[in-house]
Amino acid sequence: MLATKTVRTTEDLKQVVEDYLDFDEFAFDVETRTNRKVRGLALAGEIPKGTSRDAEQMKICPSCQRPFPPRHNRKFCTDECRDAAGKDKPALDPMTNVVWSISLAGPGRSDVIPCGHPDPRPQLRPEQVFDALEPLMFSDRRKVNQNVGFDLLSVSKYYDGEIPDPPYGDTLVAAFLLNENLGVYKLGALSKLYVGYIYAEKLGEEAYRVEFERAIRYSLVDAKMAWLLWWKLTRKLSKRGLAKLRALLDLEMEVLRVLIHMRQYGAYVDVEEFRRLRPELETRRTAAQRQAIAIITDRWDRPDEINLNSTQQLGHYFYDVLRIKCPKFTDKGARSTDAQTLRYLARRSPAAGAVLEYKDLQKLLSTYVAGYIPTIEDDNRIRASFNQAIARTGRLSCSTPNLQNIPARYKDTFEATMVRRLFVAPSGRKLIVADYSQIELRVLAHQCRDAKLMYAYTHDLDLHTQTAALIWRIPQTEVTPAQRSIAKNCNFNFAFEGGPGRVEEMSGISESDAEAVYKAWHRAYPGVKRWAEKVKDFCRVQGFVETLYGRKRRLKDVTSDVPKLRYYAERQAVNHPIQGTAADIAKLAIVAVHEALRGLDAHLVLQIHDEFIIECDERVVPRALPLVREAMEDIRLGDRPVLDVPLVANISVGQNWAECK
DNA sequence: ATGGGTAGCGCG
DNA sequence: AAAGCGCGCTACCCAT
Repeated sequence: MLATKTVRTTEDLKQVVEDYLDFDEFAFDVETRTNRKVRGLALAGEIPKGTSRDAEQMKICPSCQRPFPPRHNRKFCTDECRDAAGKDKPALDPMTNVVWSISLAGPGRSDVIPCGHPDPRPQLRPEQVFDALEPLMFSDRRKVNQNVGFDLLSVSKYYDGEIPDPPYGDTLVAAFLLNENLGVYKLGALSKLYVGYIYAEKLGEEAYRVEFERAIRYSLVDAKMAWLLWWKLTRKLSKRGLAKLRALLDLEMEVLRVLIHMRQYGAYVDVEEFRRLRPELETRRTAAQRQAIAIITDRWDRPDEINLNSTQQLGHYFYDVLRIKCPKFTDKGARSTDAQTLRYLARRSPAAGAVLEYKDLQKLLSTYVAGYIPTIEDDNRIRASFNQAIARTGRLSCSTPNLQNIPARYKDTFEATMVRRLFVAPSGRKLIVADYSQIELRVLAHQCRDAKLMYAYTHDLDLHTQTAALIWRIPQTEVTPAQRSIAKNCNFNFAFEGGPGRVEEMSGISESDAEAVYKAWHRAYPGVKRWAEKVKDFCRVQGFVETLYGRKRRLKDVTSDVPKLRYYAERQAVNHPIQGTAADIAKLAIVAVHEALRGLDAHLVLQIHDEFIIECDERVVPRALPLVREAMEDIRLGDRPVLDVPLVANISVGQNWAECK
């Protein structure tokens, strides 16, 4: 049984700190309550005050402060405003929350320090507590918890923004490395699985509102569980044969440091421009909407006008009303109304083209412009959450908001990079954008050791041109841009178990041509298919595949009797060593870049898989550039470069994200 | 009202 | 036999 104690005096607290300094590692958990103000959503430069006699008939939208006619009993002027208001509910944000209890756990003991629970009995103040804990927090002892980044950021507010010193230990990340297929990685689930402890209750934020004894018991249990879990998980990872996974955990904990820094720093945006863009896009969206509805209404057979966001209603219109034969079905058997289908339908009905235009604008507006505005903090920065334990290949994921899927490509209907243009460097500063050149194909070349694939990279050739030359058996100098483009699609599809169908669709070539280039591609690079089959065989025997750094992916379905499941698992098996190794390299790189920039006014703000975005003082740029390149290109495994082909980084500098390319 | 499932689509 | 994989978000739709 662990000795537990409730700390109420500075003397006791001093003793606790002294005791825990004896440990190499300890768990700590904070309980917090929210303290975030609702962000202002008002549009820049617009005065909500009514100026005419109509004013009193107008309602003011509580979200954007624009006046609007009070029709349909609506509270907000637009759907975007309604959603923005919903999104703006204060949540548990580690940058602004308030700590009301902190608990510690180490070998054989655990302690809880209440410091702001609304109970009348005497408690220490948070400032006293964190003052006393400083030697412990800023020591070389490992700080452990489930999702420890949250606690580190919560605590940093009490140390002028300084994050407690590494090393860190995250039970979530450790559990994910050990088994990436659990699905649920909450502390309760992990405790049950690895410690055999079943939580009596899960309070979460509610803990603040329950009675004192119950609240601090809850606070204590979390730290205790995190400690026991960390002990159990690291013991498992210390077993023979798991040295690589253990090393990956160390890497992940280094990555965590960088992610916390990125979160704390935030990505700066031009908020004025965001606010200006929104009504502009709304106008264009509404115009496109009206145009599409005008066409459709002629023959529309339902009382309400069509909702263009409803796949069901669109399907009804094109396939029942217009009686067009449906060319494509969804996985669940519904008649498809996706962009590809609409492009086909556009040949038979002008409505389809109008719907396409509407959908483009609606997507841009709802997800990236109106969707982002309520996430912009008062200092014009967006602080997204980068997660280490989501993607089973080891990639980072990004949420609230997701900054890893911002439009980058030009489309026919409008200029798609407009959102990237809003990610700017403040005045006197620059953005450095550094991305790996074809990292996944380079990893593939290394892994499959196909002679011609490796040749292209070791001799610094243009791979797509070489591929075109090999497919059509012509000299590289005679390759046309059209051929190169098809070859490029081939490289990005066939390399990962893609079939001819995708290249047919992407390149707009005939089925027989696609079949021909498919065969020619695999004739040109025979090592790829050979390697893929080898990987599948390995997975069938071992039940898993792994990256060069040992990140495992268990795929039980490779031996399934259901063909659909089996083929899917096989493609995952082939994909994992490529995407996963690239992800491992990117994680080594993000740590290396962060280290290289230490001491400079240059800070990582975003990672988009193979791309790093750094905000820095413009005077620092010349010093930072070579450091970033060196950090990214010199990635090693043991005492050798990780790949037998070079890693190449493209680096550019600009005032906004879009202009860096 | 809230939650899960589905469709669709943005990125690397 | 059929053929990328990895994510997160918005919106709809139907259930409770």
